[in-house]
Amino acid sequence: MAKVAANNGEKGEKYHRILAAAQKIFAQNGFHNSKVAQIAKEANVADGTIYLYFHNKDDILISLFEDRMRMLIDVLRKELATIDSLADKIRAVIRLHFRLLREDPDLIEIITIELRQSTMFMKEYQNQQFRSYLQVLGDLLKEGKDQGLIRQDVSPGLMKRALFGMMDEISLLFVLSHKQNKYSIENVSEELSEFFLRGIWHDASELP
Amino acid sequence: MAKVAANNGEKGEKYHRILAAAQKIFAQNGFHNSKVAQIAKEANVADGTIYLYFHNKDDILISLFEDRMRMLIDVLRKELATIDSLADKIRAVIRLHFRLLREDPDLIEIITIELRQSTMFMKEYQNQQFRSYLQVLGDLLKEGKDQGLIRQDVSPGLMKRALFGMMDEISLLFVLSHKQNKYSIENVSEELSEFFLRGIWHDASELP
Amino acid sequence: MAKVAANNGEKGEKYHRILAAAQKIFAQNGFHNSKVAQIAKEANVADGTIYLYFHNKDDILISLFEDRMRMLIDVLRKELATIDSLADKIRAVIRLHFRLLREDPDLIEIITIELRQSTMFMKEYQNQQFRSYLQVLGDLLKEGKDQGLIRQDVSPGLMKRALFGMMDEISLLFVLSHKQNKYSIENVSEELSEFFLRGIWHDASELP
Amino acid sequence: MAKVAANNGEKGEKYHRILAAAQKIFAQNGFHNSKVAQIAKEANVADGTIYLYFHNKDDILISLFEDRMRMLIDVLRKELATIDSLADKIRAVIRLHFRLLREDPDLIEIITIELRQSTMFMKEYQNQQFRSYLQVLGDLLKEGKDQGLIRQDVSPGLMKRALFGMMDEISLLFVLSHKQNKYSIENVSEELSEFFLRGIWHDASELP
DNA sequence: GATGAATGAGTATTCATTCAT
DNA sequence: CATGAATGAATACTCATTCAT
Repeated sequence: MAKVAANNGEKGEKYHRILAAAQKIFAQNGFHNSKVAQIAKEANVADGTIYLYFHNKDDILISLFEDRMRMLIDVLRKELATIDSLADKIRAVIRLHFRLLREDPDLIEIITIELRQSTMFMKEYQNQQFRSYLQVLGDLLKEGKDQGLIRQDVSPGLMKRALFGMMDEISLLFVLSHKQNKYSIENVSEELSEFFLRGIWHDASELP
Repeated sequence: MAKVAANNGEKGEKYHRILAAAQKIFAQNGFHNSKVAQIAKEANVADGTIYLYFHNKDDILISLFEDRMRMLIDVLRKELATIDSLADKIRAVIRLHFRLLREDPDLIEIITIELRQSTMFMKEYQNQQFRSYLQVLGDLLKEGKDQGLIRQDVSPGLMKRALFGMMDEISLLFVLSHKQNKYSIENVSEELSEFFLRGIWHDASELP
Repeated sequence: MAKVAANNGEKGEKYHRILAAAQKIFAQNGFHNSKVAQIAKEANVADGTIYLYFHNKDDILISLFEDRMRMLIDVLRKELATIDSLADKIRAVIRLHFRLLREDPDLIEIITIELRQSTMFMKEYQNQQFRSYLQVLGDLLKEGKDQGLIRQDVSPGLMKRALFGMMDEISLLFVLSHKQNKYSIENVSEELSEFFLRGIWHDASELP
Repeated sequence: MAKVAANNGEKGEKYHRILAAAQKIFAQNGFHNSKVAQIAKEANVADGTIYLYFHNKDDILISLFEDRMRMLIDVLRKELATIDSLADKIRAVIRLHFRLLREDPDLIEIITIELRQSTMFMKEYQNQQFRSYLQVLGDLLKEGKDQGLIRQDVSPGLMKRALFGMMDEISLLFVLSHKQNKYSIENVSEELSEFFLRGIWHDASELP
């Protein structure tokens, strides 16, 4: 299974060092309480260097999100390609989301909390990678409808968001409680999967 | 059906005038871009007066949220009391949430977006009214399990959050798109209800 | 003779305290090297207080200039009203300018040097008080032409600026040399007066 | 008549390319708003290359001024050598200054406005070329006094500055109004000449 | 000589909060 | 209770200058 949060892409080493530092600092202090100088120090670069790679503080957050989402989508697509059953594909989507929660909790914290703190991100930015991620979910649902496995009155455009909302909110529960709660990530993943599949499936008794 | 967003409680008229002003300003500009002075002006009080009623800016947001959630819970409890069927009660929960989206979109915008912008709220505040709201949902689920209507392997503590996450995320879709999207609030409410009930129900074919 | 540099106008005491502090600091360090915090300290107010009275740093400089020019014009008008002879009026203009150089050298330094350092001032600001000051000079020249004392081919619009340019440049000489030069302010004033009057006079031999 | 603003002296081609670029950029944006990187780009050299030829940003401005003044003095001396009459020499000085205003307005803008923005230049730098330029004017005045053409109570040291101040201030008028004003450069030059000569001349009726 | 990526010192301005009236 | 003038801490960003290559 590929590691989700690792990117040594073509953008240069310092770029990624700054993103990694930002992820840590943002998760630690929140976006608005994180200082650019802190990120620079964590990344071992000068304050000004940040601005050679990013337009401003918002851009760091957005770039971070885009970069991580791109990786998430890559891994997701690769994993889905190895699975035949549609139900198992949906289970894999959910499992991957919660796997991230353990492997890279800082990232999930940023997605669930900090992301919404950037006004520019919420209201102006087009959020392309996020839409792509939702699209993967939506495509699975459409595929299921075409195969007659999922009820015809299910709207993929709505249910893909419902699925994300569920995962996001429950991730938030873990993030805020610092994982000190009664549910294990594995059980949560499984229970959510069964709930979601039953909710959309044509005939729940035939669920594999 | 009672009006959800109206409160002339015992806390005094200025208190509520400030909250109403804050709701408008926060929804307009976001929490971090709203100035206390703006709220004061909108409420027709002096800047300093705000601090006779609230500890600080965060406290305004939190109080706003608490106040509105209390009203929401009140209305919800009253409506639920008039309904016998458990499935219909759950449908009512969802319907009420989306009714708010039309009746008081500023409030929903604050819940879905701005609330998460207050660090104090997210990380330190205990969120009592929000827990109460979730509790109402959780109680319904427990009741359903006790009655054998809902599957025994459904965790109320998890599913109440899944439900809230779904509603919240889809509300966000409406808020961000300024209601310019292809789904009608009514249809969304109904589709979500059926999805959720099927997801948790013991035998979906017996759903009333 | 009225004191030139004193203003206790209707704008409030703090406003004028800040202007006086700015005049001192600007003259000492130059506009670009003066810090707003320095001015605040000199004026015995908090940094933020400055912004209750001025829009920004440029505005301080502009307001300072406007305020002082207004005073200068007031004094000039009053002195001119007591003089009958046109030649003596022109001599008074020049004498007043150089009197300022001794009474309030900081002010003259700001006019000759620092003022030109504010890009906004030089290129965008309309410079109303400065135009009024020049207007007083221009009116004297027109009056002289009408009376046949000044040559008909003298352009008041040009010569009023020539006069100001002369006075400004020679003031600069004093300011930069910290008054350590061979000319006395009185002699300079008188020599410039005679030069200027001869330059414009219809018949220099009839100069009173 | 020699072209004033062209110098391919012994300092190397890049040196002069940088000066030419600086003249353009400074005139366009003002000294303080011009970035060294902009000048480098305009000159088609790397940022660091600038510092192989100049100590710092101030030094660029000073060198630019010195270089242009040296050229101006050269041209002025050559033109004066071809003229016999003292009055005509003084007329030539003024005419040349305003000819520059048309031929190289960027240069005049830098002299009148931007030069004063460099603190180092104004307060510390000795301004050698500028003094030489003034010296040329002063020498003419002394010569006139010796010949009995100019009044004995004229101070050359003062009047050379008065002349420069007049020309500078009226140049400023043209520069700031982007030449959109009612005076033609030729007429201005002539009127100023006659005014100045009358102001200093022993017997204005004998002016050639 | 030439480059240009990296540096990091430096500062105007905002705005939540206070407190004398 | 109410006011609103005054406070002052806090910070993203720029850009002249350097120096390893």
